[in-house]
Amino acid sequence: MPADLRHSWTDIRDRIHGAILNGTYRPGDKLPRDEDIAQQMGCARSTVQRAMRDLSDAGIVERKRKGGTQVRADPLTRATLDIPITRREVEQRGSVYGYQLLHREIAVAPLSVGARFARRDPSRMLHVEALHLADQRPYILEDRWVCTDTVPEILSVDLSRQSANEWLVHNKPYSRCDLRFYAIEADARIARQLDAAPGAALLVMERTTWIEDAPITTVRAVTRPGYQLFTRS
Amino acid sequence: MPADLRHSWTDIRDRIHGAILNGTYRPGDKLPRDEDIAQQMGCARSTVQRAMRDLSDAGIVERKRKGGTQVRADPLTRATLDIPITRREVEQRGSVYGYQLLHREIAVAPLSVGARFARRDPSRMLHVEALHLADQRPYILEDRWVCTDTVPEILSVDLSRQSANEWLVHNKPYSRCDLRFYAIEADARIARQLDAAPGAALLVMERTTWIEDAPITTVRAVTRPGYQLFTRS
DNA sequence: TAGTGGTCTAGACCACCGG
DNA sequence: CGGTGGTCTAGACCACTAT
Repeated sequence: MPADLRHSWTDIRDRIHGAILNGTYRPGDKLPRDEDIAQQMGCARSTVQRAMRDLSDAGIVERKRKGGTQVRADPLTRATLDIPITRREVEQRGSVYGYQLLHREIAVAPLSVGARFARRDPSRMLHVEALHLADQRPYILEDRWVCTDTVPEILSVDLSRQSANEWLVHNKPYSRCDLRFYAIEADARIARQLDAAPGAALLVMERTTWIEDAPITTVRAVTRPGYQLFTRS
Repeated sequence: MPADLRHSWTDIRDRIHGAILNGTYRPGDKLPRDEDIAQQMGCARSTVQRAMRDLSDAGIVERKRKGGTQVRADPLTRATLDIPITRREVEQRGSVYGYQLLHREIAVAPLSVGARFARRDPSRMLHVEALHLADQRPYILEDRWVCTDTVPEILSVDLSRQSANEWLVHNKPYSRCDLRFYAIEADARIARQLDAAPGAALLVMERTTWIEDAPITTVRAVTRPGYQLFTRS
């Protein structure tokens, strides 16, 4: 057994990662099989396996049965985003959270909304517009459609007191979620509601959720000017 | 042993997740200890452990030694972003990739750039501006600063043929990466270079990387109008 | 088909932390 | 201090796939 006696999977991982960082193994290179690494490092194969899974999850190496392990030939940046419910996000900034229901109706969803659910047939849904506030100032403007077939209970919730965001997250967990981000120019209406200059560039988060193939809701959240999205550190 | 004979960790995970989805356990609720779940489901404790780690990584449950496992009281959306190098992103869209070096100089980095590295002392760095093209049309405009103390080799690379993006990713892997996203309005210069309307809303990706506390590079990538960022499905 | 990573087990011990 | 999750091991078997 080598002199180096550190056997924890994080140590193994760091040693392998180190060998990649210092150029011992370069993008596309093949690494030894787990068994050999285990023997060389003096640990069990399952410990190497644990380390390798971490590197694989991080997108640093690629593993294939029979094919072995290789350093990703096309390196990529993989990052994790945590998006809390808006109330909590505001409170964690140290601000006072506020909420305002702007509009509520039952309506036939436009095709653009149906498309987010990958559905062609338009259907009646609950349409809600609401404003989230931080320290009395507009923070996020949300435009939401809720599928009343999947979530009929939403119809009896008083959305003037509690945001649909909050009610759903505590009462209707989802099993799948699509996210997309892009930028828009504030039109006159959005500018007024977000207290922004007309034409201001705003970051938009679009989120659509399902439970087992059944659509739950889709939201377009327009953020206030200057809003930034960070990755989890 | 119970009649249900499915023992794989994904099955165990799905059964636990299912119990959360159907409301058996609600946000904040405590789950049984691993040992009990293992016995109830007829598998080894380490299999439950594997399933729980997955749910924990996904942000669905929280686990603490002695404290046990509970459904996250404040549910959040956790998503993973994969950001490939730009050439590959363009090619995967089925477009032809092009690249153009706009500007290259050695200069003292402005304070705003130093701040991204959490450094107060300004220093001389390599400053590069470049344009990535898809099918001959502007795709991403990048404004990059490379730390020549950490990566002196960059000075001898011909950046008119190969983007710094590409060279770095294949030659200088990083150990830490910060990402942020926001929207800006195109000023006259950006509008011209990206072939966008002045004032157009553009999504910006800012990325800063280190290797073991040593700064490597920081980039501000301004995307063309209409660019969208998706989560990994 | 053979070689590699992936899973599962049973058991031991460790590390953290709530009571 | 005791209870819980986290790790590590050795070994067996499985599943995918390159050759």
